[in-house]
Amino acid sequence: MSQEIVTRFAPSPTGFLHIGGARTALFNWLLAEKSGGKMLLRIEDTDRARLTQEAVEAIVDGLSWLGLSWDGDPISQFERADRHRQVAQTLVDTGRAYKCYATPDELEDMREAARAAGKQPRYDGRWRDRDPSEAPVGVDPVIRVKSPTEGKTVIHDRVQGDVEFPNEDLDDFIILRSDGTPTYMLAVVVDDNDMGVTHIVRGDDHLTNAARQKMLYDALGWSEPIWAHIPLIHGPDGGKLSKRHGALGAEAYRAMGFLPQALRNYLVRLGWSHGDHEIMSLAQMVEWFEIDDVNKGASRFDIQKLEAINGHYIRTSSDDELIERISDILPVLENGDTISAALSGTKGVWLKSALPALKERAKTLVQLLDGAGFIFADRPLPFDEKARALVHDDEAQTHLAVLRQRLMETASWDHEAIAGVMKGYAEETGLKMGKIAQPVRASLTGQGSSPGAFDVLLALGKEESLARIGDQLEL
RNA sequence: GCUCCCAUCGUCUAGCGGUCUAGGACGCCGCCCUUUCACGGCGGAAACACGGGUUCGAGUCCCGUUGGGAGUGCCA
Repeated sequence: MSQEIVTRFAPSPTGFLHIGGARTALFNWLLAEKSGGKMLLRIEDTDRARLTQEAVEAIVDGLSWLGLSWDGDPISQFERADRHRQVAQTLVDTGRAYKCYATPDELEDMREAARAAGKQPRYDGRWRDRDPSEAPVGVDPVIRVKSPTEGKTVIHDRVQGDVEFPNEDLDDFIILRSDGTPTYMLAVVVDDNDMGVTHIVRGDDHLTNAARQKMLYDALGWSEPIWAHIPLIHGPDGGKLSKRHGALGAEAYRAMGFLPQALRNYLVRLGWSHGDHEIMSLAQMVEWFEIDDVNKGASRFDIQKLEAINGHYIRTSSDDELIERISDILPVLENGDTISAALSGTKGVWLKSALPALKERAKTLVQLLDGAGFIFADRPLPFDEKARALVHDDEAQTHLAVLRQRLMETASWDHEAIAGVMKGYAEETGLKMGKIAQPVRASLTGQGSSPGAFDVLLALGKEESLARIGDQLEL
């Protein structure tokens, strides 16, 4: 009868689900999912009553988009303040915490002094053993924990291994602010305990916090959870993830045309792997994932690899799913309205028939839509330079005229018939297929680089195809 | 400054003392396929940060150096 695994994802409501958070959530989800346990969602809004509904929504939407579900309603840490206060009081009552009346200025001086002495900046414990009767009047105290002054605290971490911290560097940190609100350090411990969290999987920027939190667990007589501090994701330059790349929210990646399964697949391979498997389904991730296998080193965000994986998923997605995903992001795209309107009519049919050819050459849905520009553009088509050169050439004009005439006469409009016409003409003239197919393709799309002529001819249908070729004939 | 963590191709990684003249993927280069662009196929360049140990034997274990990163708040 093993205990059920309970993990939690506890983001602060910053307004979006950034890439690092998304991976943390994914790992938490995977760990819970694979054991049949649950993942809880808690919003760390201790300090920010200004927490906005939109911020929570952005997180919830991001997780949902990525296909990561959680159990129960999101829990607001802020709303549990009473319980946090109560626990803080218990700590004071049992002598494991005390009131401190030190002023901000005093604190600043302490830090200065410590730094000057080459020591870890820390509170000196000046109110630790003082009698409450010495308290200055009119000053609201904070509550600090009494942490051990000697020995060391060791965290047995599933990813980082055993990590030791000298207790003398862990000072009596604040658990309740002078205004009576709990600090993060207290709130996490109380909430994780109350929520029955068994495994804490979070970024390794919290590793030092784990030591402080363990002290709280000890002081409270609670058993500590299993820790797993996963490495952070860095920017391409090895530094902090900047706005330019990964610090964007999940919704930004969605708007850029990334598929959720692609982002998921990319993220899971950052810091974790299963042999040489690059592409894996959700089911495989669940089956293969082991928190102990997570690497300790940070990894860099590489958008090119993300794009490569996304391209793979676009290619292997069904046309229907692609249409659905495209519709999903249309509202947030610049020309989305136009495309959206066009989609319901003939152009929607064209898009669908051209999809097999289109998806071979797109790394993102946005690129796919760009490539499909010839479908949505009104005639006469806007031509790019390369297409213009291909079509507006005496020789090409001659071929186009003949080809158009012959295509017009073909009874059936299928691949075989079209190919027959083109190949027949190529043989007659002794020209290479490319020489005659390229102008056709260009006249149909207005693009120098686009799907092959057959594909486009088929996708647009006979009438539209002939009209487009006609538009380009300088007769 | 102090505490802690990390270190294999440019990037993500495999490697858990001998099978490593270090494997895969992205990117890059070349060739093939081809109707352009892609897709696909084939091939190539490309790494164990450095220095000491331990060991018969080290990418794999230990120490140091260097280089990254995190923490050091009445933020989370």
